[in-house]
Amino acid sequence: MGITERKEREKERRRQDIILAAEKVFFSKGFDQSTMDDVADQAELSKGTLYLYFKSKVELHWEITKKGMNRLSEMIMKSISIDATGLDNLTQMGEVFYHFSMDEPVYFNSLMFFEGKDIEELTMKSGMLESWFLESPIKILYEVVESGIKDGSIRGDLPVPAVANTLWAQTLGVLQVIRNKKEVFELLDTSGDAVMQCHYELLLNGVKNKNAGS
Amino acid sequence: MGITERKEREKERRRQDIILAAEKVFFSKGFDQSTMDDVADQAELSKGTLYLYFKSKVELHWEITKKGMNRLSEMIMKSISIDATGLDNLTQMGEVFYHFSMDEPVYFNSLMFFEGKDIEELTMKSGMLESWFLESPIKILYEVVESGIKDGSIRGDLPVPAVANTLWAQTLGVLQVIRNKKEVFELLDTSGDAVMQCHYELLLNGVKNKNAGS
DNA sequence: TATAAATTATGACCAGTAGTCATTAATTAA
DNA sequence: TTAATTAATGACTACTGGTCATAATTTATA
Repeated sequence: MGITERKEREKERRRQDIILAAEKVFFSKGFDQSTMDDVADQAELSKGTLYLYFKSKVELHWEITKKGMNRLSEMIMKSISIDATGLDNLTQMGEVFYHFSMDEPVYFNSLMFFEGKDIEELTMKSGMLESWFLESPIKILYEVVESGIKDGSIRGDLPVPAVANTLWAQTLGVLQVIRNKKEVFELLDTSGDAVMQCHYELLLNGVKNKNAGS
Repeated sequence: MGITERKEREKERRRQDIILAAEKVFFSKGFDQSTMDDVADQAELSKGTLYLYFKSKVELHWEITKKGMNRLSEMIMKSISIDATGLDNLTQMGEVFYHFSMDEPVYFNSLMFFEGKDIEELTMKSGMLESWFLESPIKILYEVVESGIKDGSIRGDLPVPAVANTLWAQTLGVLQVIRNKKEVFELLDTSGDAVMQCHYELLLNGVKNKNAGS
């Protein structure tokens, strides 16, 4: 009796097709400018059908954000090394994140969209809360910070979760400002690159273990 | 011939009345949930009239954000001291900003709304770009950082504008995450307070001049 | 004061869009 | 072959930011 299974597969496949269509649309017009009718056209389905597979436009958006987070996580994993110190890996992560924000602006925008929303609000519209942490690259940060404390390159006097979340939040803030305020930086006698540079200088200087024997 | 002047005054007064009405509505329902009809009702005017005084809903929102920024700037100015070191004043500023985000959530949300938008996009909808820097508390940061470098409490090897914008951006990021991810922090074994604490610890450690004679 | 001109206010209306639901089509079971 | 179940449709609703022809009010002119 493989009919149920086949139907299950077809359903999942259709779901993925819709996500791909949505991605195409969002990438070409941006999330706010894209309508569900656009997505329906692209998917060659009626709008009503979309709502059989997704509760809301936001849930569809969330699916794309998860893909972006996974891609970012992969890029980060590739860039860090088990042999390097935690502090060095932190530097690598920052580098990768910066490039990600530049090279994959739509994924990055998706990510920022959700970081800028109250999780509680969103949870109502789709069951996201549990999956949030699982998808977020922040869990890699936990491990990198922890390993950095172990190998002595990162100061160990602060709790790992607080440090990881702080670094994540600070970096998001900087990338957000760089993205949105490019045009203003000229008036302010600086530039996105300079701010990014400065951010990493302060950050690394802030977390590194000063007593470390090199 | 004081008629023109009187009319001018009345026009400005009406403008202010509308802003106050909008503030009331936004404070009670949040910006996204508030409609221009709500504001019109509250102001006891027709919706069309609102558009004689403001180009768009966003422009009205911007007016309220300016009030919030001014209030924050005042609070900061009160908290810093010409006698204190730049580093100490930085600490004060952070303290005040944190309280502001907690005590005036609607003003804070307004501020975050605009920090999260591309300035260029917004500039089209209302002439905000020039006024942005004038209103933003970031200009106080410039001065505090500069004074800290002069008095030797803050490291002087980085350009002031980059440092000021970095600190601003990092802090915004942290406050934003704390606001939106409160509910998640429990799952992550930390708390908003701990993250805030950690942020300031790292930040101050990052910018302080290590060669300073106490 | 009466009338014309200019200013200010109105609210019905429009356009755009997320989401719904009664109806239809396709698939599976009997 | 027919009934029952499942999937898909698209016309429709509700909502809302913004507009504009019309009306009310105020000021200037004769």
